[in-house]
Amino acid sequence: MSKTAVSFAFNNPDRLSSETATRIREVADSLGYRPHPVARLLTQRQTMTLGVLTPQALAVIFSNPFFALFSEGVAHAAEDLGYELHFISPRNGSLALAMRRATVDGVVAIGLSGDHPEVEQIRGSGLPMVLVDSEDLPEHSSVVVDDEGGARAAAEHVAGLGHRDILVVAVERPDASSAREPGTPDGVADRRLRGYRAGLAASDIDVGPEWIVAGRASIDGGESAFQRAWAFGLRPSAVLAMSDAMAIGSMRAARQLGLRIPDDVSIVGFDDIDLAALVDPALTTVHQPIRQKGIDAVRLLLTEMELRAGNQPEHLRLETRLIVRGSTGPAPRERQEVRRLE
Amino acid sequence: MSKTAVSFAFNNPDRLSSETATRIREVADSLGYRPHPVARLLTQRQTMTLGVLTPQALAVIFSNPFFALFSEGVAHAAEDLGYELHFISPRNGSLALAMRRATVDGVVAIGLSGDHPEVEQIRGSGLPMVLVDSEDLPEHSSVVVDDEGGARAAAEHVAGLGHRDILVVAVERPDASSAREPGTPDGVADRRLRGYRAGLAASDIDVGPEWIVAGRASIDGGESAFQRAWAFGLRPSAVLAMSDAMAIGSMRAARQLGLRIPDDVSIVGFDDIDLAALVDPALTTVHQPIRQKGIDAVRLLLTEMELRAGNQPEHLRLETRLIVRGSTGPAPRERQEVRRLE
DNA sequence: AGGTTTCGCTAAACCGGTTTTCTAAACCGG
DNA sequence: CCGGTTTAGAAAACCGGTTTAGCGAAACCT
Repeated sequence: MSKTAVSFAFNNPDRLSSETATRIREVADSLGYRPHPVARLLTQRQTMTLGVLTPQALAVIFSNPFFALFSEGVAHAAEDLGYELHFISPRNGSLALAMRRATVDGVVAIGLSGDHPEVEQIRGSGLPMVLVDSEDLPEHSSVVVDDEGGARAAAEHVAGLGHRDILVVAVERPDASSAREPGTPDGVADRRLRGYRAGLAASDIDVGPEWIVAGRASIDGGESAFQRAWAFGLRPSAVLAMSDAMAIGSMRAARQLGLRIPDDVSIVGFDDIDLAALVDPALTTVHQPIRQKGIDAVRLLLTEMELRAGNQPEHLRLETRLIVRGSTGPAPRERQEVRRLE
Repeated sequence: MSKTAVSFAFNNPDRLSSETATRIREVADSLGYRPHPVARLLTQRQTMTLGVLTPQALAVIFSNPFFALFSEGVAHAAEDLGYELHFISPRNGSLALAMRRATVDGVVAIGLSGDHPEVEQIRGSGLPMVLVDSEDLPEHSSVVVDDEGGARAAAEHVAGLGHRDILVVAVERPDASSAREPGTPDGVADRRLRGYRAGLAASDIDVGPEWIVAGRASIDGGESAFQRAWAFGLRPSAVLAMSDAMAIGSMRAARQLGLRIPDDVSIVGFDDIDLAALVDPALTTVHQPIRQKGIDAVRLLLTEMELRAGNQPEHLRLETRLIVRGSTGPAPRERQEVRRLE
């Protein structure tokens, strides 16, 4: 049998007598033969695989509930369309290298900011790409959420409750040189900080630099951030945390110091991951449609892949909203008194 | 320039004058050219990618903290060794088809039981493969945990606290025909149930079939399972749940019925995901080294890939252990009285 | 100066399939 | 019985690289 016949038997059985086709497949089965998947990709010119580009190592990604939820959205949309998923993380520290090697038809890049050291190389790869949580590459479509608006709502909420001494727990910028460090993409922290500032400024509250502490975007990171602030002598009555994990860590730290929540300290998170509603007291937080971001990103990516030439990139901005739960309450009375006397 | 020269410029610059090599790369850059990743795979005969075979859809996988933690382990080990990750889930409902098409060097199969309808085809694919949570394909290496022992310890714990009316909240078998259904792999539920039975039998407690309720392995699944049992008229003083998520769901359902935990109802989970320590009261549960399973699976897979011929498969069994936290306590007094009177 | 290395690059084979083109035999109606 | 059409399968081109073998020119050696 010629290899043509074998190929037909697998992909185009109509071009063979049904008898020969079955015979070929039987022989193939008994020999344990399968068409080499890579070779067929070469001619088919598409892999039916989408890449998820993450600036951090996969081991970090998967331990982050935020990414899990985002991936769920991406997976949902991709699977519906028959695409598989391939995760692209820095290879030997280089994202651009990993991307060059990636056998995918398109890429969803999460948190790829314009000041990433390799952004130019990534840009030049020619692969269809959609950015999530960044709009820094305007030639590519993007999906962002209203970080600033959400943060402002959070800040206005605590200001409205009478809080004046407000600690901002920020996610630290992942050090670009050590890709293994966790953290939230760069621009996000900036936008949220701007939102906090705007929301507090409306009540004439200014956030001094010592009232901003940063840490890894994890429960432990939030815990130690709060502890550092306390040790520094700060006595916040409210905490604005840039991630739910950090908010929960701050809650834990506050409890260990004997503070009650929300009686002594109010705490607001960001993201609204599943966990936020499960802790006690349930966390007041800014909801963002994480899963939906993944779905929309894939949708935009497929548009970009289809109309390869001269298509207008689309820039999507999804809403955030404050969800008030049990972790925030009025500022303690005596503190308001103290302030008044000062 | 010949394409040979271009190839050398990228992979083997020493064979070109350094001047030509840089020139070629510059031109390539300016033209936005990158070597076709698929074509190079074809000659290199390895993809440097490992597959993670999951019997359920990816959208389901990523919403499951258990899988997230397992993937974290796999990713950690794979990345250290320079491998990337490709998730293989049923394609058009067929796992075997997805696997035939997968461009990977080896596969970690999670929860692939011997009675999976396509197991024979998967078996015949010839790809190096390691099984996790199943030992049904003895020719492949495997990693399992002592489910039965852990379940027995959990059962002995509640029996020792004086509980007699014990509800088992089981993970339902995912329907093989509809791969989109969530749930825990088949064999696992059986093993855990055996363990529960053994542990309770030691205290002469028999679990009747009406005391076993099944549901999806999620918080919602656990919640509705407990509600169903209650509506059926069962009044358990303790719950043995086969997953932490279901345990937490049962906690929620019990609370809504006005029951206190652990005063009125004790609850035990399984897995010891992060969340288990964070809920209030903290969940008593059976710890299993989920992350380690992923790491070990990759390690075994690489051995299997290296010594392709005539190697002995290795079968690893990791320990489980009961972690007693706040969700379990002594059986309510009055109920013990009632029993004594009967 | 003549022969041997080394250097810098290219031609050709190969990876393992798919797809297009082609050929030989079977089939068909008149 | 004959020319034209189907049909079954094979041959060849192609996908886009890598790798081996080869070749001419320059450099090296005695």
